[in-house]
Amino acid sequence: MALEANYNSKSVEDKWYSYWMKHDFFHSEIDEREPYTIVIPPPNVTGVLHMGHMLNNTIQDVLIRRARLKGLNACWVPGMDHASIATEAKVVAKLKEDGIDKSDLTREEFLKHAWDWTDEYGGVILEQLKKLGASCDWARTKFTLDDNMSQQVIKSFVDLYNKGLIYRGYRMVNWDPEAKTTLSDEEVNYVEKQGNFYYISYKIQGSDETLTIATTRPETIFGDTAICINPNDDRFTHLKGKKAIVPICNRVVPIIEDEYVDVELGTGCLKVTPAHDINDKMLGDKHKLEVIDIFNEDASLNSFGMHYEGKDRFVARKEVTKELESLGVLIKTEQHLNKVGTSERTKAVIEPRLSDQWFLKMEDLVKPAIKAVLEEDDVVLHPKKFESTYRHWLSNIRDWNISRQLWWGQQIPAYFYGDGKEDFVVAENLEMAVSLAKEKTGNSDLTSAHLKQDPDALDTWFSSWLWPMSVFDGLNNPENEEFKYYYPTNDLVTGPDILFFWVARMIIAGFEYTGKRPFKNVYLTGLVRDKEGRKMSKQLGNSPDALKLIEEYGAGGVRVGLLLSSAAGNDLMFDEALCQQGKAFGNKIWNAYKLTQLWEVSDNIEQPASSALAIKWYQSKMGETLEEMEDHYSKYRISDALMSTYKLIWGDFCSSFLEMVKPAYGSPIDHKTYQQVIAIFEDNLRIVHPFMPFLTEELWHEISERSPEGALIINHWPENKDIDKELITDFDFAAEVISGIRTIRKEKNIPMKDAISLSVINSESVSTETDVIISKLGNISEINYITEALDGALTFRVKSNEYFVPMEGAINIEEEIAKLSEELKYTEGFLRSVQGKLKNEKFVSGAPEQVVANERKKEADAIAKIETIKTSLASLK
RNA sequence: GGGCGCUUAGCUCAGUUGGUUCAGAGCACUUGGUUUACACCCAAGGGGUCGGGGGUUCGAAUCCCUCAGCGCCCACCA
Repeated sequence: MALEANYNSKSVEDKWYSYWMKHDFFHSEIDEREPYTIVIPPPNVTGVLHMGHMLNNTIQDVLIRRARLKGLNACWVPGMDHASIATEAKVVAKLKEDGIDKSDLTREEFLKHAWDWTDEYGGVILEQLKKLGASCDWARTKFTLDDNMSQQVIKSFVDLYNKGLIYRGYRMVNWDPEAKTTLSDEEVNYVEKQGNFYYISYKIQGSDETLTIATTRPETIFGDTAICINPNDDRFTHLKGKKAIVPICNRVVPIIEDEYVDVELGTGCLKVTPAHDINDKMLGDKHKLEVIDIFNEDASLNSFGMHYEGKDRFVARKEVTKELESLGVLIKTEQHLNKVGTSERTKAVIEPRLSDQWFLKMEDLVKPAIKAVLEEDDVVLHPKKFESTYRHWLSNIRDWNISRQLWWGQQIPAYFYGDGKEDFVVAENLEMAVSLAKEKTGNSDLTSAHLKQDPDALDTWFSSWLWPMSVFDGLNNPENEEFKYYYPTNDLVTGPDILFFWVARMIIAGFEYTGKRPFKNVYLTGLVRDKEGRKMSKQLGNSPDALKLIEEYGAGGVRVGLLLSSAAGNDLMFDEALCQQGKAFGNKIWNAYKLTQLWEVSDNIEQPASSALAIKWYQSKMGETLEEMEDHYSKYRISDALMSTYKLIWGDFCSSFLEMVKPAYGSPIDHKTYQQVIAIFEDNLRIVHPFMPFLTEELWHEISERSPEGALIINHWPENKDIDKELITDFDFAAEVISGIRTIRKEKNIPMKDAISLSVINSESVSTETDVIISKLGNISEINYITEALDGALTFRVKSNEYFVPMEGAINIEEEIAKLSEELKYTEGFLRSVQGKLKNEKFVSGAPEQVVANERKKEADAIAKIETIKTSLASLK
């Protein structure tokens, strides 16, 4: 059947994806082969495919497909993350639309809604990944909130608690008043905001004196429990031991001294609000100050806010300012740029808040993770530069707040039997909790009815940090065969933005639970930006619709487009033109195949010498490229591996090789050459397959009818080739000669179809083997070897070889002389610089022999070339 | 404030230990092409004092110092 004029991705992609699925080619089972495992960075269940996912998953698919071709037992485990904050926020919003308030629901009711939402809207992203061609082992799909997965999370919590690593603490945490939950430090972004410095004067008790403090948050004066001055600050020495009166609420607070206060900043006088500022909390602890929390959960003021009770903090700020002004205690306001912590998810301004939370001690846990990456290269980050960031974070790590005031997630397995701080037990389930509680209290009458489970859920990352283990049930059952076979995994591909959230923590968990790394290599991709370098975001609307791109350019086009300029760790400036380039590449391959199918194949002709030689050359060339690719892949330079392939196929195969073996118009091709070309084409498909899986599978089956066992996806990587370096050098030389001929043809308007003759003074003693190629690609009727310059001919030089194209009459003597003079001048200049170097005693004695020998060769070449040019000039004149 | 990194052709980037193949690639650009696979094409070509300055060296894109610009991470000031 005749092939379509151009490659049409639409009619091909779905077909082959179903075919691969139908034959279970993505599925991996334990066998005698070496495993190659990747666990997907589980996208949020709320997620929709965006450019970052496409890049990330394309890279994973390239790695997994290549591993499959290399004969490894490739297993790519897909899944999703329950993303507690993001999902809960979505569900709350959805309920609100339906007129339901979360606070009116019980936990069970809410969770029912959340699961309904998940079933209905969640997981689209996995379907979208299929469009991209992702060859995940779908039978292994996991969700971090699956029973089995949750069980493992709970188990690890109990385990870490029993090891004394998890504790409960009353700490200052980052409070998101919108989501009404705690955030980890990593989930807080500091954003520059224009604010004010308010200068407020406080009366000194028992005197007419006042002192002025500067604050950015006047509404927090209700929580003031001290004024702090620097003991070394002479301006305030007289206030030592006195008390100040807080305006509006007229609270009398002590004036304390601490060197923490910066004399330069503000007025050198600080109001201390231990409940609402981390540093103030530190001062409060040190000086045993009272702690007054003035906010409700939603950051509106509580009763301590007096007549501002119930008002939002920002509203209160304005109104308090007004009142202070009317009281005459607001001295002035100044503009002040400061960085405000905001929630990564809800964008709400974070409120530092004291509360009971669960923490994981990190200090000892991180030790093996530091060693593995920084000392032993047991886990390798690509690119290496991220190791310093990694070191910095791990060596300054703080305890991890793992509790969240949410319902969507694993509920903390702590069961309270009383109101005391220590009146709880930690157990895997209620039943075990009861027996533990009985033991702890000595009260044998205690029943489950007396126990109340902590309402909070665990941080999402507290489940995903187990991911490489939990997907293989490694915590429930560490001795299971699959876990032993697939773990540790090989490569992890993810963005540097979650290096701490996730990557580092997986390494920590891996060592804690298995004593082994969770993966060998971490490939950190860059951010996908638009071509102006801006981050892609919904607000800017600069993020292209991933599925539309696939529709327009084909999955292969998009994959190639994304990979073309994405060095590991570097941001990628995405431009649709790259997809166009990717699509064009696919089309090029398609048409190359089409060409071979237009040939008439004959058994009755011998293989021409040119074809035999061309085949030998291309094999060498491919062998060279295979080595190059191997090197690139080993360094995770996927973009470079693709570029090597691209140049080999487009340049060497299409532009050179096919032209060399192409039969003359109207003539058939010999059977042997045809067979060899097809075999070579198959090798090409093998190396392109990881990048363009659909197109290559399509052509693979176009070449011949194949059984499912013969499908390309499970075929094999090309074998190593014998590389004839000399032949490659000879062809490079020949290419320059051909280029010279083409230039002359172009300059003199000699059509390609008119054969011309060529004479050469072979000073370089170049092999004549490639003459057949030169003749064919230059349409040369004959090549004559001569020793004397030819009169009345156009000339060009390659190294010190001189070539003549006889062209009586068509030669413009003046032009030729000018051209030659120019070349002479340049070569003489070049010779002077080389000789300058060689005359330098220090160079000759100091530089390595090889370098000096090379300069001498350059000198000799230049002298020879100057000779030939001079001879030519003389003959022209 | 602390740390890391970047600056090479119009754009996106390679350039491993200083010296053959070092000034490169892809794209874009210019010019010329309906040769019967592909105009999503072919051929030829132009283009950079390697951010500025200084230093080490026989020799520097590469090593050192300095200045300028940009990016990221961490901490954070009331």
